[in-house]
Amino acid sequence: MSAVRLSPTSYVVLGMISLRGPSTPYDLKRAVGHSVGYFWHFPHAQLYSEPERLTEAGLLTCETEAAGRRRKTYSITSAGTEALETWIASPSDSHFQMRDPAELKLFFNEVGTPDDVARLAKGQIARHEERIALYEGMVERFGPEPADNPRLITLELGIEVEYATLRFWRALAAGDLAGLRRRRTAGSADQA
Amino acid sequence: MSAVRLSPTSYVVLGMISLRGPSTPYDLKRAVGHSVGYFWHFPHAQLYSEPERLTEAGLLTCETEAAGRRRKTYSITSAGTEALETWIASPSDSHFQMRDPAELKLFFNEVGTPDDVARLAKGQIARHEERIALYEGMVERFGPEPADNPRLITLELGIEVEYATLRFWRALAAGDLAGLRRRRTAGSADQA
DNA sequence: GTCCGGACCGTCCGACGAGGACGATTGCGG
DNA sequence: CCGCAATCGTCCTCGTCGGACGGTCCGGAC
Repeated sequence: MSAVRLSPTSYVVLGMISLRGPSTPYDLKRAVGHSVGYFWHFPHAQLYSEPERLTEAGLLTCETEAAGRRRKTYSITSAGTEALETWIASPSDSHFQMRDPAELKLFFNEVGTPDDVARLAKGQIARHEERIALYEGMVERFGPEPADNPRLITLELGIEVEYATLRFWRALAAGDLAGLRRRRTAGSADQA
Repeated sequence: MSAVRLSPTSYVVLGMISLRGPSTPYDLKRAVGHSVGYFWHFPHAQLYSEPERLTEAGLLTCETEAAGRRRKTYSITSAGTEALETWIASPSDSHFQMRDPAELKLFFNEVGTPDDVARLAKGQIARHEERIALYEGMVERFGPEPADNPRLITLELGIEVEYATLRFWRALAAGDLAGLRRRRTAGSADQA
């Protein structure tokens, strides 16, 4: 019941249990795997250690099953729900972070050869096309209207970002970054 | 001279020293602060510990200044240059990661109120507009043609992504995600 | 039924990252 | 010559990472 620092990961656990009801770490692992895990990755071991921490903090309760597999089911407490709601309502401390090794390689491209950049771009184009196909597939499976399902809203952000990066790498491969800028300013003119 | 695992951070250090020449950790801190630091953040302490690791691995050499402030200047070795070039040329292990607490909050928005979402969106719009202004300013300062300066290419990616997220939050605030989809498919039609 | 292989599930550990606290150094203004 | 703020470096604690490893369960072969 001591004070602990709650990290974004903590809130993923709290949020998942809040949405799904009582869950075992393995349940969480699967649920995370095909949802929030796409844009906020972390190792599965944390889904075992983090609930423990949260239980100590009084935000979850733990029930151990007697049977063979020592399985623990966690439920959210009212304190946990409150903590989650407070966090959601709080102004964003938002430390937006986009970490892409490919972006780093591009940044240091002076050290390499033009060929390297071309290959990098090609790889990235393929990767992001794949991702887009995956996400679009998910949208279709769950109904095309994003308003239908609040959890799909986040997916729209993912798709939008994937398209942006794809456009960038394509422009880079085509040697036409100026065209990218042009399309950008033209496209956002009706918004600004 | 032992084998160490090289993380992306390691390559940031190697790359920076390779671009700038011999540097002290503090030099790196400043250089990183207004370049690669924008899209790949890490605490300054690592700019002191990481070069040490790399020196042990034989990728850097270290020269300690005798004077008052115990200042260390690191230079890259040929092994270091080689490691860097190999990494740049290697196919991307790319684990693209976009971590945005705001995105998490959005994902769990069912737990909160519609008001929360509206406030979140408003905050994010402001944040990303700020970022865009900052980046556009950098572009203007360094010359508008991205091809001018290879290090500005990466900046273009940052800008493109910022615009994408901005479009998303604006659409969300306007309750018009469908419009976002429409514009997207229309815009990429000429590419696919 | 028992044995075996593969899928399922949980824990551990060693290395690394995060980031704030704190201490030392410098040089500038008084 | 002193004090104070800016500059610079180190440390410490906790969290994260991710892979290795070890149990548990279930279905099929015999």
